[in-house]
Amino acid sequence: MGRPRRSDARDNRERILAVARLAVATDGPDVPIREIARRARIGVATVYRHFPGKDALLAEAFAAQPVLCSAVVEEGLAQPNAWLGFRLVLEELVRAHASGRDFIRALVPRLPPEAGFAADHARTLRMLAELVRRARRTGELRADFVLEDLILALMANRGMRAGSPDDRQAAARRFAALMIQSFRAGPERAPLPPAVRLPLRPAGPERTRREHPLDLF
Amino acid sequence: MGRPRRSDARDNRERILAVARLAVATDGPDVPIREIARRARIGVATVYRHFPGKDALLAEAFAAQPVLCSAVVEEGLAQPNAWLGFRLVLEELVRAHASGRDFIRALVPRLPPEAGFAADHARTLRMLAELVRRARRTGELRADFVLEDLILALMANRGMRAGSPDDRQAAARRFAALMIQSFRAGPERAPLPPAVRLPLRPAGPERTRREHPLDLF
DNA sequence: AGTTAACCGGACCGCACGCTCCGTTACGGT
DNA sequence: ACCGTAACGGAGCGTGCGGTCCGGTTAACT
Repeated sequence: MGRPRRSDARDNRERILAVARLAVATDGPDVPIREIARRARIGVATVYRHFPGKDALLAEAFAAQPVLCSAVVEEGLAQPNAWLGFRLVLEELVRAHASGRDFIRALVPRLPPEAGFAADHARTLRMLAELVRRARRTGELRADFVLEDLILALMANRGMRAGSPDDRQAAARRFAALMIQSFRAGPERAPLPPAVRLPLRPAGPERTRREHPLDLF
Repeated sequence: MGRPRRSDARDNRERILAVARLAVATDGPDVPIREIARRARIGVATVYRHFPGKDALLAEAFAAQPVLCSAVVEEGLAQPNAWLGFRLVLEELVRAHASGRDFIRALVPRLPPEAGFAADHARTLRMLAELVRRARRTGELRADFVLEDLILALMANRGMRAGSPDDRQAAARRFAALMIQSFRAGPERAPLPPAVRLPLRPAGPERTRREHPLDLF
């Protein structure tokens, strides 16, 4: 599945990837291939000519994500101040996951074990564990913190939904700050990022309620 | 769609509801009706004889949920200590959502607006706002807390996944404690509930990785 | 401009799902 | 024990999905 030689084919390939990213971000990973094709103004067959299947398409569309995550963790580990590194990693991972994270949840389990994907995952996990160990040793990260708590935070972050991508970013930022508050050992209370605005009072009566149940129950 | 008069029919109806609750809790709201029928050892038609459709079935299977949530908030509001009430409400809502919350996310948006469902939701929301106001006034809830942050926590809680329901409950409990830590204004650091165990190191090589991506990326 | 093969798009297939039809079964009152 | 009928179960329908096939189209090279 090498890159196409004709210019229109290359254009199409790029457009498919871009549209796929956007579509998944807005409609979730269950968005039909037909819909992606329609938005890219091409036929379905063209999608399948460029990518073996939906899995492969999404995998390539979001290939930057794992690399980004690994890089974030590495960067945090390189920080001389371990607690600062920990905070940075949490903030950046949450930020990265806030857009285009769902896809891989639905994707990774049925991806071929090769491609060194799993290996990278395990390596990043080990780095994270080391970072946690260091941050805990500084005494700024609470002593009863475990690596699983970080995973917990990332899992929780996935639950976040919001209307616009901007709102989602804002929610993720505030959420990260809140989690850092609870992870911190000391009594410091840091100011929080701006509160998120959610449509608690629907603009149009009943309308918002139906499309955004607010997760109350 | 009144209750059936024959004993076997009543038994079946109960079994369908029980199986549906369990199936949704383990396999998510997308579990096929056929699968529910199979696990209940009955035919598909029997399900549709008792319930008009999938939406109605799930709505009735989880009808206790909204009532429970409302009750929890009322109870919290009745607490003389507003901060304690706030904590209780958060803990209990998270606990309630930990099992059988997804269903309504996928369900509520396409439920008939009648049945006073929306009204109950709005009322509970108002009570929550009042509780937040009181808790903030005591000074134990941080001053920059807003109602949206509570919704945020509930949304985040939905992201939680775990193998067994027990693990999920444990995760929810620890998560709630963490969120309370970040919401608290004072410098107190409370001990946390037990850490959750996640399969960071898979027992069978590669096995866990495929079924539980750990949300790292 | 002409040739060619790479490329395109829409009709099409198989499958899984929600839901229904209809012949069969068995509960419950007499 | 008998019978009427509520209840049952599985075959089958329509739909929407992922993925494929084939006849028309067009970019790129001479």
